Amino acid sequence: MSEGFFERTYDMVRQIPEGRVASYGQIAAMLGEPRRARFVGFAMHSSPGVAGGVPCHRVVFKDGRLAPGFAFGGPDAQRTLLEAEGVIFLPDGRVDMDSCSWEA
DNA sequence: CTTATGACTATGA
DNA sequence: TTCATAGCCATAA
Repeated sequence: MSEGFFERTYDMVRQIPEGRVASYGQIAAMLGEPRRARFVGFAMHSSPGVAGGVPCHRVVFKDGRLAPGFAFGGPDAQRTLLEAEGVIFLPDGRVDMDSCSWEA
């Protein structure tokens, strides 16, 4: 399995339950390397997508913001998907990390 | 081998 | 408050 940091990242993102979101740094920290937050995002870019079992739409910024212009179908689609899973959005357009932050 | 890049985060102005 | 810059290190060329 561990063919690289990407595979480990995919496996971690796959463990994010519905109605829950995690920040890049959060996932990287669970992998034991909080400095690789950038690669988590980079791995998502190379990820097989939701169809591949990697719900990259559940991965957001630490502030709860979505990836600007890099989502699979646009940040609006990502928000719609998250809302459909039960994720709460703030009036600012950010995810409610207060209640939807993923806890291992 | 080296250089460039990046879905991040923290810090400073 | 927002905007800009630095540091992080694996992957690609």
